[in-house]
Amino acid sequence: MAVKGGGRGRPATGGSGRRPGRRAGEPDTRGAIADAARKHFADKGFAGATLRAIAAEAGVDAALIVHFYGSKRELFLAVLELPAPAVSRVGQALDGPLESLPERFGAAVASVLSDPDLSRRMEAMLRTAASEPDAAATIRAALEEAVLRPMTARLRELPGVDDTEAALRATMIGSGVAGLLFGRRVIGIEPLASADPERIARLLARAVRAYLTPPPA
Amino acid sequence: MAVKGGGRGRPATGGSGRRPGRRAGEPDTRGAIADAARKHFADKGFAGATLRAIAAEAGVDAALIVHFYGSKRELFLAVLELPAPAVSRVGQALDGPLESLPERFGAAVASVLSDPDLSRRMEAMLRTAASEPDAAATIRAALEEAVLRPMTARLRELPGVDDTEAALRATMIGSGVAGLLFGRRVIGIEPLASADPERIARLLARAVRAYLTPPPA
DNA sequence: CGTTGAACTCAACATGCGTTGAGTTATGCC
DNA sequence: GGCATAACTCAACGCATGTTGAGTTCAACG
Repeated sequence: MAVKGGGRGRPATGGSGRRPGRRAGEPDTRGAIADAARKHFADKGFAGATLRAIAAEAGVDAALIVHFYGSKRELFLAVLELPAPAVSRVGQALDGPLESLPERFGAAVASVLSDPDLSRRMEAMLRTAASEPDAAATIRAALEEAVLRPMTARLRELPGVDDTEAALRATMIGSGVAGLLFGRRVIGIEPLASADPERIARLLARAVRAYLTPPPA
Repeated sequence: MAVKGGGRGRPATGGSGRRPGRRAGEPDTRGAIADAARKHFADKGFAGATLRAIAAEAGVDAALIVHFYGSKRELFLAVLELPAPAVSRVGQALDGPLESLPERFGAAVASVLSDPDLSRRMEAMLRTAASEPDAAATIRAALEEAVLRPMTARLRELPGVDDTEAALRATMIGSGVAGLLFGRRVIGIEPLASADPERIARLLARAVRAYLTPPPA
């Protein structure tokens, strides 16, 4: 029989820990908590997710999460971020000759869609943003800095396109990508949901090209 | 002092009721509950909304909601629907000559964006869909029937565009509109959030036109 | 006027929540 | 070995939630 009171049931696996109290050999607990938290917040929203469920999935007690993060809200904020690789990949596609920008942009988006982890986390942010203004603000800031601002700059190169027109076009393109993710992963609309990313990329490039044309006189 | 027990504090305003127990003159209570419910579910998700808060906003007791709808979940399902005028307006824009379809489509979307009530309810559905699969399914079904199917049919008229290509393009356009709403109302990204709907319509028409071109050989 | 039935409120319930505080186990350092 | 420290669990708290049942008011109908 287990004695009354604390401790963990699992025997320590030995090996060399790095900090006092830190168990060794096991995948790090904080990371497991963060992963579980992202998943639950995305699936059910901030209010719908429970510390107990997150803790269970991470294989710990709910009190440990509070011990680490302070509160449910602080856990939420700590876990809240757009996956940097996705954002930078798309942002970098803006560099290079303007005439092939649509294809590079489409390819970058396709590469995110093809990456299960990246697209899962982008989906999580979209879902979370829908019910949590903090998440919406995070997306807004990251997108503005890494994608929309440079894209606006590139669109300014077009004749007859002023600042506001360029910025509006950039947000149209950006929201189109958001809609793509939303339709594919949240609504799950066919054939978009199971279409080959390369094929989506080709179509997306067409739409982007439409925004690269100077306005009619 | 109020006597112990039920009844309503507000004196009946007279007038002619239609059913027993039905108060007269006042805006109908069920509608007020439904409105409040839609708002709260959209703002905070299913789990985040509370019957008490909805009831307070509708000016009734939480128990009355259960009396009317049976349970929180049934209230949610009862209140869940895409605003028909928005969907049909966009769907009808598909009729007419193919060459001016992009402009009609853009104008229809703009008219929804310009209508505060319609766009508020579309936004509510998007937000709700993000955390509730039932809402996502509702959107999917309504969109498929009223917009995507007819749009696929129109795209089939293009030379070299088969069924699957037409359906994929249709969902790309549809998800673009969803992204537009999401970016404008949920993320609140500027200048998209405060741009003139007419101007958005003109840009959207360009993108739609890009999907009306036959694929390159 | 008396009965009926629906609209509606109130108080209470059980449940599950986030959070707390005390206690246990393991590690690194002296 | 002993001390400090961090990871971690357990039991319990107060609180808000969805739901229930009993009770009240009021319009309509005979």
